[in-house]
Amino acid sequence: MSTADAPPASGGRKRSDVRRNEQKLLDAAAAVFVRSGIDAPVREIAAESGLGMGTVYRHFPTRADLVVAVFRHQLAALAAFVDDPEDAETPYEVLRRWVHRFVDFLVTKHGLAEAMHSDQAGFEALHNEFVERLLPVLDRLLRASAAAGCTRADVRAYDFMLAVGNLCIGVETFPDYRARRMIDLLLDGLTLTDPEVEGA
Amino acid sequence: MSTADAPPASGGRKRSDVRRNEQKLLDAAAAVFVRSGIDAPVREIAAESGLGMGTVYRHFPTRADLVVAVFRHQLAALAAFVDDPEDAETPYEVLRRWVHRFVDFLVTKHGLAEAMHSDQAGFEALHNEFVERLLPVLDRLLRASAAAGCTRADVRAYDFMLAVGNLCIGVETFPDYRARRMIDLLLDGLTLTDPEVEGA
Amino acid sequence: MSTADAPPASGGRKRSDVRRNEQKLLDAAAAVFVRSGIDAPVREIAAESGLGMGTVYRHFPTRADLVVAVFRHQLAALAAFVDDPEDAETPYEVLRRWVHRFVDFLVTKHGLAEAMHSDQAGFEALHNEFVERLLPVLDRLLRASAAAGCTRADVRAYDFMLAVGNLCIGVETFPDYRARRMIDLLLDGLTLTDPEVEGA
Amino acid sequence: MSTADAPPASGGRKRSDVRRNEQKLLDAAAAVFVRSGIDAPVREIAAESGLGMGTVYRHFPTRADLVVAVFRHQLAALAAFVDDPEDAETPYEVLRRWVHRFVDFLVTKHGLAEAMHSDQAGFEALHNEFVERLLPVLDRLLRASAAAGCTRADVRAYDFMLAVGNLCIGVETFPDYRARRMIDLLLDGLTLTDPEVEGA
DNA sequence: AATGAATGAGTGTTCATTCAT
DNA sequence: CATGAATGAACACTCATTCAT
Repeated sequence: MSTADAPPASGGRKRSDVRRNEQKLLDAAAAVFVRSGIDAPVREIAAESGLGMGTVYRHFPTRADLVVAVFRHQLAALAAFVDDPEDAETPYEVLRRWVHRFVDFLVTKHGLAEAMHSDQAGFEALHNEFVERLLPVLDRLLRASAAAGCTRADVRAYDFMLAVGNLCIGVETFPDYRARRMIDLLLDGLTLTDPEVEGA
Repeated sequence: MSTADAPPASGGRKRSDVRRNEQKLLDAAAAVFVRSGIDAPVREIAAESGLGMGTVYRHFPTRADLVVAVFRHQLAALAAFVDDPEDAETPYEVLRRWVHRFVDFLVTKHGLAEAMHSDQAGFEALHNEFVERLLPVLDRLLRASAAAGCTRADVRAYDFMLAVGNLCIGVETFPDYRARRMIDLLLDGLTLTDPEVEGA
Repeated sequence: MSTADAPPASGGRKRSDVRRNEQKLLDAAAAVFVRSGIDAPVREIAAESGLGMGTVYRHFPTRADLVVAVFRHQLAALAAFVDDPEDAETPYEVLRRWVHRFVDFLVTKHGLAEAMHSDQAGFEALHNEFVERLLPVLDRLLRASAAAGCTRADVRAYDFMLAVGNLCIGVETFPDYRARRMIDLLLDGLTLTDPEVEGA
Repeated sequence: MSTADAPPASGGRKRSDVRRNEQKLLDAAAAVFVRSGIDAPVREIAAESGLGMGTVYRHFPTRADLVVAVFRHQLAALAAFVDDPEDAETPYEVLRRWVHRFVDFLVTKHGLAEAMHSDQAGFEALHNEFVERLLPVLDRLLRASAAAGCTRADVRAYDFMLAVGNLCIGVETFPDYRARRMIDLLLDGLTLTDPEVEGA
């Protein structure tokens, strides 16, 4: 058809434009999320991106879609991090390092931890993203540590992931709250290999 | 008439109505907070209470005032609970029991934990209420346990309180999340008397 | 308070109490009108008076009633002022003095001039009060001045009264506006005995 | 600006709609201001215009913005009017004509005079508009008349402008009030070249 | 495909007025 | 009579979402 002779193919061209716009939106959203939180008005994101509001909706029909997209590659990086473990560490130490890395991530992204636990309808997507990306990694780390006898085996990665995320909530709101210490406490609790604590 | 010397006169009667209404509001707010969260429209609370909106504002000019009031009793009860300790327990067990009681409280009141960590301006009041009421108790429990050699002494009650609160977030949103287990993990971490953790 | 020391006759007693309350309300309203303007919330007046809102409504069902009452005696004083004219003045000078006295009154009472011209429904009462009290006096002064050949005779007291009132509007709002000068201009215009100006 | 070089694009068409809507809003606001005064609910203006409330806010974030916009054209016309003086008139006659034109304007626009003197916060804008647009013209006219010996020179245009505006207040509210006569009186006062009035 | 103007439901807040005590 | 708590209409303002251009 006539679409064939158009030299640089409007299709290819457009696709690249579309991608560029998507990237603009992601960058803008990331900036706005940091500045105004995860609930910032759509308008603000559109303005930051230099694009129209309609474009935002075209690319990310739901706010959660945008949030997920914004953090997808950072989550991927986090998931990949462990793939490059350091020299001689116990599996527990690897786990600790990874968890603190996770905390770094959450604490840096203003409001992400809150968002991850938001009960706002439509944020399952974000939650799922965390589960899909991070859970396998954390599960592997926990199993390895348990297999090495460093930690107990009766802690589910899912609980642990949410717990770590939870403990990061309020870091900015309450400057006196030392989340990192509580994370360590949780990690310490993991090392009690004899869970007689559960009582019943 | 008797209005001069007899206080329980018409003034007193009116006061009782006012109190009843205040209670209605507290009950309604509690219900609405559970149903729609801490940020529920004032209108909804008024409707639930069967009273007018103006009445809500008269009694609780600020939303935070209402939130604080809603939970004040329960916080007081929680603070008092330890005053009636059981027979022969280690201080650590007393601590554990109290913490789980705290968790009971938070988990029951849908969204309270979230509210406690809200960064919404004006919710310092709620946070302060927790700090004022609960912190002294928790601090005492922690010290007693540490003094008895059951637990480490380098954990601040403030951090611990917020941590426990945080760990309760999402219990309803994510049914698979077992907050109680994570609380236990945190409590376990407390028993590691030799903190090989990094100092800072 | 007063219920304790005055035993006799509930009838006489009550009337005096009622009057005292009315006076309290008038004083309070006067203070509040100065502080917050003629449109101040009824509540504020009740609070200032130390009485209940219902009492305000009982005594002055309409806000205008209250406004009128507040200024009634001042209006009376203003009307009476000319009754005590000074020594040897031309009728025009008497008129001038009285007008400036009127201006003093209006300027002092924050917002009174505005209220006098308010198109708010229910403020005819205030307007009427001005008309009833002041118009006869001003009319007499104008006629005397005209009769003495000082000023023209074709100016109606009603127009003149409203004009003077109007010219006082904005004195506080716009500090640069020198109402007094404009009043003088108006008075000067009065002295042009040959009204060829009207043209047609 | 940019409309000059690339007007016919898609943006141009939209812009025309936007302009039409803005005009609708201006017309509606003008009508509503007449009907319900300058403080009419935004909703009423929106309804009158047939547009949504959001649109009102988009175009005129502040009520004062709207008020100013509503009268900007007419103020401009009024300012320009004198630029086309008639044949052989004394400067004083020119001044008179202009002032009556001003009065025409104020009297026609129900409530404008009131608005001009509103002490409502945020209405400096309207006042400023009057000052910026009209004051230079009136000042010129006054100076010319004074220079020609027709009128005194010690009257500030600012005072005079506010005075004229003030005198127009209440024209509709009090049908018996003949503002025009008082304006003439003021203008007459201007011709008294020997101000025996007290200096201050 | 992109734009951003338009929409209007939703929410907070105030205050005149009523009425049970 | 006095009280002041209760009421709810009224209004300002925001922002998610749609859709004509």
